[in-house]
Amino acid sequence: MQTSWNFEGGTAQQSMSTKSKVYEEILDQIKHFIKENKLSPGDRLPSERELSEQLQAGRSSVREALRALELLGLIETRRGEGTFLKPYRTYHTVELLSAFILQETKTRKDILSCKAIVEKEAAKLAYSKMNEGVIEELESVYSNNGLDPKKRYEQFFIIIFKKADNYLLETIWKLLYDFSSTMEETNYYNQSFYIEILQAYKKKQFVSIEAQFMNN
Amino acid sequence: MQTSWNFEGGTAQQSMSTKSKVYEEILDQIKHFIKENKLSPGDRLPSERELSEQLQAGRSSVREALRALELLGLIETRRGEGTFLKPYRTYHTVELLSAFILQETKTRKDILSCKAIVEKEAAKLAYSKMNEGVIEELESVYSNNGLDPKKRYEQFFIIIFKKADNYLLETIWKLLYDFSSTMEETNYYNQSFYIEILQAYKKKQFVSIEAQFMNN
DNA sequence: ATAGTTAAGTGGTCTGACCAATATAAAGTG
DNA sequence: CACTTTATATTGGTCAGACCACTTAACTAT
Repeated sequence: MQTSWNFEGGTAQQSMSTKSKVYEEILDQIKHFIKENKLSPGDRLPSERELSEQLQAGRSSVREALRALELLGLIETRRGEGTFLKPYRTYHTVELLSAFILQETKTRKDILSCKAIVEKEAAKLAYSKMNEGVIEELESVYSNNGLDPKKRYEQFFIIIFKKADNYLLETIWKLLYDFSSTMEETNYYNQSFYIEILQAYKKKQFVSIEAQFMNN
Repeated sequence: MQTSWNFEGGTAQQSMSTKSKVYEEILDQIKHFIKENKLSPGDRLPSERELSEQLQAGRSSVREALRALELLGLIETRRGEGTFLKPYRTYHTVELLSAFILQETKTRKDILSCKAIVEKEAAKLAYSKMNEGVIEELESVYSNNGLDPKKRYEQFFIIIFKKADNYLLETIWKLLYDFSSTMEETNYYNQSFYIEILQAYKKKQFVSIEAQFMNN
């Protein structure tokens, strides 16, 4: 077991910094600690009690700081085991914030419009990386009559987003998709849409992709 | 003083929900409370002690939930006064995140690419609603040499997003903009970009808008 | 009426306690 | 010896109570 954690001296109570709250100060210290000890995802942090002792702060304050890190998706706490660094997931925050944004944006129009935009651009991003294999994949989804319209739509775009190779864009789409699913009277693309998109990919007609998406 | 807060009955301790931690449950309850009582920015929430009593949870657990809300920029706590709802702002979170996230080129690419997409589509959405007054507004921003590149860029697009009339898209943009601001070596559009966009608006050349945005 | 004082309320923090889940070491078992 | 079982220590999760610092409002003295 590791015993000496090599914290930079000084209490968290109140240093000269501008931080008015202890937990904010602790946040910095923990950040510094991670850097100093070169911790990587999966590594364990000192226990709450140890942190509170090393930083000369109450355990509750340490917990508030950890809670913040957890909310940001930077650490993971497992009862009985400890606190661990999580692999960087930049978009966890985006997800969180988006959840709030979407909750307040009741405008159905906005959501559908955004979703169409994202899908269109993904289709365009995927264009340059399109190859025979992927086109066949898309075609098999399209011609699979066992799928209901929603499933077909979903699987079709999942393939496209994978090729588009922009994880953030994909995350945004998923959020919009999930939210739009909860709305009544959701319309999916019709047959001709898929045909035209596939045509554009096959015959390498970049410009015609744009036309397939309705704006607003 | 308000005495009855009208919480949905039940302890926060553990409901049937999947939430394993009390503070997560409290988070939901508080959100529900805000909605139920129609609180708007500036309004005060019940005190920590009152919340802890009403929700039958420890004050520390309530605090962990409040800390989460604070981190998301949804509330503001003022010692001696109370806890207040804040108008939605992303900056706080972004600041915190940027302190932790090591700039990953892959991530940066995604963000910049998404931002360009959103800006482009906003410019296109704004197209149909463009008129003399707005164009003049844009032109005055462009020709204002007192502005540094960043401010010019920001103000230019704020006008465009206003005209684009999609609040969700605008919010996403602000988020991406904040993120990108924390990254070093941020590039802004150059002179010719603004000129071309203005030209497209003035001469009603819709198609040429697209060309002004780089699709890396 | 005004200024100064006091009391109550609120967030911020610490401490100590207990619970629940896990990991580790010790003892038992084949 | 290897394997299971049992006890113990460690860790996160939660609660309760106690201060402190700060703000506000009511009260008092001038």
